Amino acid sequence: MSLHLYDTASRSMREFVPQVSGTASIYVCGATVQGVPHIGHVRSGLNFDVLRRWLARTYEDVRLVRNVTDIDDKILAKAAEHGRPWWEWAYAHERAFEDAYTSLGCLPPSYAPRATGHVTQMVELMQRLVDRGHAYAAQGDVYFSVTSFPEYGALSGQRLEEVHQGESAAQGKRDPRDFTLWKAAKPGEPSWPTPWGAGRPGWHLECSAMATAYLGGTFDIHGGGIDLIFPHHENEQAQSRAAGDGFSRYWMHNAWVTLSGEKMSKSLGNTVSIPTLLEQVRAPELRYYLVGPHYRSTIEFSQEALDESVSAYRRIESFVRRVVERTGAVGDDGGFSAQFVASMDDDMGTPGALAEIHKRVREGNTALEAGNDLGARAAAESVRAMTAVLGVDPLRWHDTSADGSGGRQALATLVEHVLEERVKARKEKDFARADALRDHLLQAGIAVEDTPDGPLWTLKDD
RNA sequence: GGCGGAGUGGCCGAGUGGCUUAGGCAAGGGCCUGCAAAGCCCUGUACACGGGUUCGAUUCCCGUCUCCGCCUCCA
Repeated sequence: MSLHLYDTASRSMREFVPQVSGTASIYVCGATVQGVPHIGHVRSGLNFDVLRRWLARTYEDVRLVRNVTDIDDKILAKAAEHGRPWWEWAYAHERAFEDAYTSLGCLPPSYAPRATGHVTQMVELMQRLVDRGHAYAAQGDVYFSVTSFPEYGALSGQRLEEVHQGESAAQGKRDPRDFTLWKAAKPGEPSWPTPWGAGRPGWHLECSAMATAYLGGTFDIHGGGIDLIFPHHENEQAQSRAAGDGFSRYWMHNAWVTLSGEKMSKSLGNTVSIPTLLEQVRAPELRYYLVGPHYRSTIEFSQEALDESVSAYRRIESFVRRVVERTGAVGDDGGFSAQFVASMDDDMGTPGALAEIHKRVREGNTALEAGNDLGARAAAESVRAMTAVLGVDPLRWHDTSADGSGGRQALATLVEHVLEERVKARKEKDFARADALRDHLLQAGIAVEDTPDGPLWTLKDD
């Protein structure tokens, strides 16, 4: 079976066939940089990072564009509230999002365009829409005429009669269901010149402009959170298609991270921030937690479930480390098992993929137990390859965190010295001393395990 | 009101018309171990409720209950 993805627009599983063979293009709705990221935001980034990694296995060239919406009502309001320039506010939060993505191991996107840098493309798009009779200007605002586009509502399954844009009633609208492409400048607000007067972008326009600027009029996959289906993505699709572009061929939407049954949101104030969590668990552990459930299933955030992910991830990690300890460096180019591939091809079935990884870990542990080093190495290489697809390859994370700093080296030297003492004590059956040494290390946050190959130490929470 | 999603074993979380007790975590037993940890083997409890279709349904259909999301800024 080849890769099949659930397409929101058709509400069905569709085989993924890229527009251009050998290439896959993805546009992900990134952040409106008005506040700090929480784990819900990051889940979206993570899900599409995994998709991208999986696509990269098949397609030579995978392009992922993740936008930054750095101008909108909320940004202006929040910045004003804090007495800061809007651009400083936006940029500070853009960096916070970048840091969150990076710290959780998201590969950098091919490009991360900012809305404010693409006004030219927006004006051009609006001009096309006006020329074709799908948009009109009124008192400096520019609106999209929903009734001019028969397909409107197709993506989200909304009926035109039932639609409310939720935008404040604007006097210039010919129809209350029309949505705003461009907002006339208000005193004290940033603005850019256009043929219809100075102003700033409405919410939806920037994504259409940027997606087509970098991925072309028609591209493969458009992703984002499930809440964006309406109105955001509906409107993006409407304005792009009405302008004559094919726009996205597949639509993918990830589900929420909820807290106490409610979605996490800034307005509810029930968010869990990334830096806070990373004080408690390591990055790959958090990533494992967020990437493990299927992307279309809601994650009800809980401490217990997070702790379980930590244990599960460490099981994989300690297996790989044991193999390295016993047999030397392990590559990451082992094969994927057929079941792993089948799971991933089935709409990114990460749960099935993880089950397969654990199966290989168990086989590898068994081989280790039996002294079958070759078998253990093969399993470890395969585990590395498969975990890498999910972005949780233990050695990759280990390497980056260990980064060969002098402090790390010094620590290793000291710990190994103590371990030698302990080995000596154990040989002499002086178990009291051996245990005391182990306890001492544990107090310093260093766990020691005895294996047939000698003691193995781990720095906890590094 | 319109549109959509979900209710699975102690917990998290997949999945399927029977043949498949996913996987993880936790629990119990065993092996290993000076001890501990890790690992390996074995074990248990399940598909919200009520109907229907079927030789057979957790999986399909209908209804009920409960929960959640979008339609307002939102990943």
